[in-house]
Amino acid sequence: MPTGDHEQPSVRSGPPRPTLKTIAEMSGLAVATVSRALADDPKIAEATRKRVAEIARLIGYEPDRAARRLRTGRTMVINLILDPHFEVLGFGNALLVGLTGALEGTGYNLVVTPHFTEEDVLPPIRRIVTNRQADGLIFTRTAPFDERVRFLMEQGFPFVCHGRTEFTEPHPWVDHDNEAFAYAAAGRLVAQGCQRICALLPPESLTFRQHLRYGLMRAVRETGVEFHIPDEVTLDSPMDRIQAWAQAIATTPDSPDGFICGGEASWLAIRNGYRAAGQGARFRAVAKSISGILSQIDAGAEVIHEDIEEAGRLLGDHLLRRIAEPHLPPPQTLQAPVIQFRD
Amino acid sequence: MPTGDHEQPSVRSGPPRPTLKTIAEMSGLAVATVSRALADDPKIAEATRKRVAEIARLIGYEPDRAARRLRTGRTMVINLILDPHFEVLGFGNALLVGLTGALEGTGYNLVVTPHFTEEDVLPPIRRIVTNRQADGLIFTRTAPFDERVRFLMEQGFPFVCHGRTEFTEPHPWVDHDNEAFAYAAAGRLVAQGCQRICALLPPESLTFRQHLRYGLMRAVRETGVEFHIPDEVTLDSPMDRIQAWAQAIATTPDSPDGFICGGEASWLAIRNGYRAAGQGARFRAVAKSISGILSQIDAGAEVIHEDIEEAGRLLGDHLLRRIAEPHLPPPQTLQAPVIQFRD
DNA sequence: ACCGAAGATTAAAACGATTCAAATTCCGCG
DNA sequence: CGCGGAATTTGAATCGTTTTAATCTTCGGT
Repeated sequence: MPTGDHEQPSVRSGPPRPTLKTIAEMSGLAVATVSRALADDPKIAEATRKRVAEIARLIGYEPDRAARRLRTGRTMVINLILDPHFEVLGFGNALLVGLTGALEGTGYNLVVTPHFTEEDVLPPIRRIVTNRQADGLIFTRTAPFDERVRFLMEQGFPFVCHGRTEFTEPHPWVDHDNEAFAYAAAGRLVAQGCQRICALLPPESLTFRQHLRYGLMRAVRETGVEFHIPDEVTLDSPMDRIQAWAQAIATTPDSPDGFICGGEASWLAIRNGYRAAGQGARFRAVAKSISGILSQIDAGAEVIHEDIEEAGRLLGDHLLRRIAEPHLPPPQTLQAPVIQFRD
Repeated sequence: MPTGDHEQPSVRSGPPRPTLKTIAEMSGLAVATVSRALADDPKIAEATRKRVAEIARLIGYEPDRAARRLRTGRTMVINLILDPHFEVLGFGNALLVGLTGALEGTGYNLVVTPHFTEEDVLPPIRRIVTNRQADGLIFTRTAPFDERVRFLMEQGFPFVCHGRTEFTEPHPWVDHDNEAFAYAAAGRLVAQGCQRICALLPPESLTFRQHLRYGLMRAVRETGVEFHIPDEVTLDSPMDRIQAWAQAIATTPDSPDGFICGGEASWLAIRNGYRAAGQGARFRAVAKSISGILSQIDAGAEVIHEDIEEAGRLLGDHLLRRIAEPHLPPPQTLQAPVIQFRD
């Protein structure tokens, strides 16, 4: 009991955080005035605004988010819902980078809610909306009649999704032009002499399966090439299942001689399957590239790039615009594939 | 102007969110009583507590986070700072999965703050601490005398970092036993007949560079094998630079015949460099595996696995414990490498 | 019947910001 | 000299919760 330093209820103490009251006392103004001055309210004299701003800067004042939120109902939070399981390699990261860029300097915070699609997709969103946990929502893996979109439109809650729906009512989205991707991929394979093209697509539950299919079908119509769409496996299947399937199919009489891979993992799995079947040399494919790793794995890999970082930026921009001006028509952007064939 | 439904200032309306007041009115109790009842305060009669809980459940009451936070100062937020640029493939995702698991059902929310290490690492942390944006902090890429650690210890702010420091004062951390990793990797290479081992390490600024080096040196002492640690490239170098370096080194007289790769990307880059130099057959390496992709790329790849998902879980657990019981000695965990050599 | 002590409930004051309505100051002009 | 109104500033209420310090009941004991 020498130096009685037992007076620390919470460890962290230090000087108390400056509040409006602090500034009010320092400047001799009322709290209300300070508040308006910082908001650059023209009803406050120019000189006062300057003085207040100066003091605020000096003592490093930052408004308390909780207080502001309680009063105004605005959270200054954008919520991104991500599925760390299903998202392809690097997808989440790239999206984060883009989004961060878009939100930079806007005062908006990014909250990432991981959610595993195996579980119901609606509850976490319902929680965020009814509990006012965020001012806007971003999610991926959109379905043709996505219940999240329906719910959020009903609630009038700002959101942007990655991927389109088939609802008639327009809503904000950012999507990759998967129709163009599949068309270009198929065209490339045909040009290389492929006779029978196999496309590995996402499950029925995702809208972009149809887009890919349309693109493929357009190429099929124009070139008359044979095609196949397996229903044993999808882009969401675990890699070992895809590989096993590919291995099995590789030696059948009508085995495909060209693949359209909707993702990098599936390219790898199919390649491995063909190799395991001793048909490695016959493996030919065009894949959608996200992280760019395929070209590292196999310098000869043919890929079409989807710019996810840009998608993140667009999602952020669209959402901010949506929050600021809800009455405007919903912003929608279709991203063109970046074709990177070696010629 | 038939049905005058022009009374919707904000688009979103619906029934007002239930608050303590709602329950108070329904039950005829005072707000204070309801608050205590929900907190299971023994000063409130058992019967009352039951009744209040029932009503709350019925109307789906959820306490307002902002209000609670304003009053108590607790944010119920854990902040994870991630660098989406430098983090190796799948690292961020795996960490998220683990962390989410640890936080599940605790009432804590996870906020991910992306931060690019090119910029100063301290400001975002300072903001979070002084602005009380979170109750606890998790970050990665720890330095020997990490300024973030120093700052957070000074402030008495709860945190756990991924990686250790060289400070004498103990603090919470979770780390992979990189010494053991490097030792095992070197041993494996020597057993396979390698004469000159090259280890690609992280930059000086990261603590685990030393750990890896120690492991390597221990193996060197025990076996007498030659070794080399390049200083032109590190694990953080862009892949093409690593590849160019590897290509150059591949044909020198004393070129290494075995590599220890601290990450998956570097394995790939060095492999490509050797291939480009026409020395593909001479490439032999043991790599640290995170996502497990290397075994997919090359079935023969030798890897030692680091379980990042588990690391995320541990980080979460440790942080929660740290927040709840700051007086206990700081929780620290060293994760053992998972050796997966084919025998 | 009254005292006092539990036992149960509640009024009221925070937390820090915004905002409506009201008050104050300042001018120019009749 | 005083009045009207514009220009500024401010008091007070509010958001939903927690918590301190009462207040109100009840009841056993004498």
